[in-house]
Amino acid sequence: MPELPEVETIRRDLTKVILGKKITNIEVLHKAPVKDGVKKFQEALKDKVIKKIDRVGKLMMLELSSGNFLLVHLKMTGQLIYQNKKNLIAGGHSFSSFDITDLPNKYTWVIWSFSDGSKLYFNDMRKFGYLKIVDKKQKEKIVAKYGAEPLTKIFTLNKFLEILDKRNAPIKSVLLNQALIAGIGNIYADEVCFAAGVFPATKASSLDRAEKIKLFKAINSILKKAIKYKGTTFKNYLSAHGRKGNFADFLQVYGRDKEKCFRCVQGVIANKKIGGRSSRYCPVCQKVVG
DNA sequence: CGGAGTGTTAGTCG
DNA sequence: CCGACTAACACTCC
Repeated sequence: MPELPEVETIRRDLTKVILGKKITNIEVLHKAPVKDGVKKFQEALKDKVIKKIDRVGKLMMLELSSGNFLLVHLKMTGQLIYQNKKNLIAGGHSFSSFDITDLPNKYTWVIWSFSDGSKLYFNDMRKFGYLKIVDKKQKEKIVAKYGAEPLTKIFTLNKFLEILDKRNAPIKSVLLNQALIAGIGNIYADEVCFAAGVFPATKASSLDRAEKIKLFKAINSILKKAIKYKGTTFKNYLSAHGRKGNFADFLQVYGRDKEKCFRCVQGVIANKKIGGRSSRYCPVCQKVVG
């Protein structure tokens, strides 16, 4: 579910509330997402203080006082939700699957307790997400596999042009390729192509310079705006405070299948598989090349 | 009611 | 190296 703006929102939220806190207890309700073996995982976290929270692409990295890192990948449906003591809800029955006022729920797999009584819940309906403890070297190796991080000084226009160079895959697939550009997922890839007026199946290498510049600008402006609005909640993304993101109000193509294009007011938003992923675009104003 | 589709990505195969 | 395709899982939608 969460892409760069959503993970960044969670990172910022969590930084405000758990930095400097000591983990006193680690409850593993389901071992599937825990990649280290439950006992090892708990030992690595017990009595450690959260020193810093970083992010690369859609991966969150919590630095521990031991010098190790807790990696958290939310994949499609993962959630990290923080609850402090005064808001703690006494256990009871579950309402809907995503009712965060009643944690833990049936998709809560791990609960961390902090010394001040607050708790952090890892929920993941589809169990694709993972939690992994790594040392600094292993962390750096994983970070090195990621491509350029948008909204940082690494991600310059020249870098972007270089990434697109000689790529015969559809531009959308390039945008989604985490080893080339970190953090863009299906929603933002479609939104970026729309904003740039580029048909998402166009081969990256066959785009002209003006289109590439438009794409570069769209990546920066859309991700920045999405972070400002705390991400997009389409189904089950929630911030660390259990709140929805508001960028859904600004989506131009995602979730607008068969609706009229906001820009040309002629086209009807189409949905076609491109690079194996459902892709929304306006067949009228997203230029088809070649 | 059954099958297709879902915001991710690691792994396989050609 | 590159790109296409699939599985992992549980739920919703048509």
